[in-house]
Amino acid sequence: MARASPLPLRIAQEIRELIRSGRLPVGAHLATQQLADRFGVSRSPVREALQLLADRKVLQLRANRGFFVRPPRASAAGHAAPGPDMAERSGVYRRFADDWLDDRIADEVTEQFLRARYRLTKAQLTDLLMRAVREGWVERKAGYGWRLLPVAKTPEAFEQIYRLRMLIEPAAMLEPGFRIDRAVLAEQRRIQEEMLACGAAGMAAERLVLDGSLFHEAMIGMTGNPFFVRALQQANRMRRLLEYRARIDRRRVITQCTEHLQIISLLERGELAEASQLMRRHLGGALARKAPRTRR
Amino acid sequence: MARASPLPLRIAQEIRELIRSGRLPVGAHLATQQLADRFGVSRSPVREALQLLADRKVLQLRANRGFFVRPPRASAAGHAAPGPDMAERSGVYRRFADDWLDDRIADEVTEQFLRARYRLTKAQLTDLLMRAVREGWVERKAGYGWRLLPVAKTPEAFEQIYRLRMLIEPAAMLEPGFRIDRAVLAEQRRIQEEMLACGAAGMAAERLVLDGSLFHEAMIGMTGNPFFVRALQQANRMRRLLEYRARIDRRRVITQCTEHLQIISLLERGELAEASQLMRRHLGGALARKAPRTRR
DNA sequence: AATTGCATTTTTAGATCATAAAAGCCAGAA
DNA sequence: TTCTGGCTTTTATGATCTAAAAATGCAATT
Repeated sequence: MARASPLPLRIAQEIRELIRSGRLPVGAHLATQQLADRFGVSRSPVREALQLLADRKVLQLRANRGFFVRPPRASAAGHAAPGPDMAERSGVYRRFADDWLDDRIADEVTEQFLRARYRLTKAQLTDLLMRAVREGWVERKAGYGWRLLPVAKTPEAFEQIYRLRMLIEPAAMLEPGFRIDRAVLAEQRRIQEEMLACGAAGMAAERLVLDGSLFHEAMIGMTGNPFFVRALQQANRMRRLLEYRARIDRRRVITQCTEHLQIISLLERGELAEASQLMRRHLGGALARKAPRTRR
Repeated sequence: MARASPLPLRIAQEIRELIRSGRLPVGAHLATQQLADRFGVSRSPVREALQLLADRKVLQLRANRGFFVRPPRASAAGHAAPGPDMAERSGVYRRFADDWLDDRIADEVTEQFLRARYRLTKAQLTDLLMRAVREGWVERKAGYGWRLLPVAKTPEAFEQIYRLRMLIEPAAMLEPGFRIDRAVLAEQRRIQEEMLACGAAGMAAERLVLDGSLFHEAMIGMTGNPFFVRALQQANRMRRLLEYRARIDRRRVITQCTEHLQIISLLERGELAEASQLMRRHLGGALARKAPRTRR
């Protein structure tokens, strides 16, 4: 298999996910332009991604007609492509954040230091810093160098994030602009039920945490107030960095999914006040279980 | 006067502000290392800044003894250095944001386009994009190019920001971690009184809006919860972009300062619940006056 | 009429080198 | 001792070129 560039690889991974989740059934025709629009890119990288999947026998290529979904092979599971979780796990960003949280790097660093440590080109470094700046734990110094902020290094960080969430999330549901979106609710129900069905067993820890975040962001998204959403996303991204490092309590995941489903049900019935209350209790419960075992 | 690099210029500006506000009295000795520490840079740019101010006769240079604050000259006011407000006003970032808010640029742009339009080098462009990404209205596309998000382009943006503020700010004062910091209160009182004293007349609109933002951020800062602060800062930065474009109602500023001072008084007396309520009313009042004249 | 498959154009990444700027060091003055 | 003032080292920027990757246009195919 030829060394592929990152964008086609990412797209290939996403297409696989679409197939796995059944949103692209066996035999479906994958139109290049359609997929390109969906991912917000041009046809070139999509074509490469499709070619890649054809090489791996996930798709079938018919000359002049395009690519079609093949029936899944048992062996395909064994292939175990890196996947997005894996990518995130081993990514430079994760290592950088971990190094900082574990005090392996100083609180002021030069670009050269980072480039050398993580073997990065200038553009890659810019990407890394841009992301960390967006997430709020890195800022540029006045002269040379970057400052790493200790926001998430304190033992209280977890609690502080939850206090913000407990304020915003229940309130969001009571905002006048809150509009129930049944499509979103159905999608989230599907995800939560799937997670519950496999008992959180076969799933990567990253996936569990991420899906949880996405559930909450989807709920807040229905306020139609992008500033609420941003505030939450920001806190959540930071929380994920912390959460990945903690051991996931898989029994807790069951409770969590159940509560998520209850919230969905309440919203579907339009009982906003009840949903808001349950959301507050849900977050309070999570906080109570996590606060005791403070990390670091 | 020699063409100076930006960092020394910025530092010179800040030192001027320190002198103007009386925090550096006439005759004071400016130790390079001390100032360097204060601004988080090395002595090199500080030295240049001091040299610059000595050239402009703001400071006196005594050989081998360093720089000293001179008595202010009436003529100095006429000099009218650009100042930070002016810098912000005419800055590329402002132009970029304005162009986007006024629909002068498309919602997807390439780096080349931006470099050509604003005459930027690669590093300057990176800075510009980094800032806009941090503020939350620009994001990278999957392939080439950047996407500009319409968060602040809708007529509701103002109201949405205020709804978030009305949720967070009063709640922050009731958080268990909220600790009154008398030094901060005194500083804010000084600023607000100064603003009130000159009747908001001689001050740049930018300054008025910025000081208002800083007051609110200082209040929230006392929660000790950096995630509250970040959520607010983010919303405020976006708000400033919108606010600068609107005509400032200078009578409104008087009311605002008065209310700010009342909040400070309540906090100084430890009446948190009252302060929190007043804060909510204060924000509600501001929203009520602004919402009617929706822009765009 | 839509879509593929390929060719062409545009855009960005990476590498290198010269230069500017900031950081850091140290002797000597106060 | 502390601090300045000059000096050296380190770090980042800007310009340029080449290669890689993505976007786009178009004839051929279904």
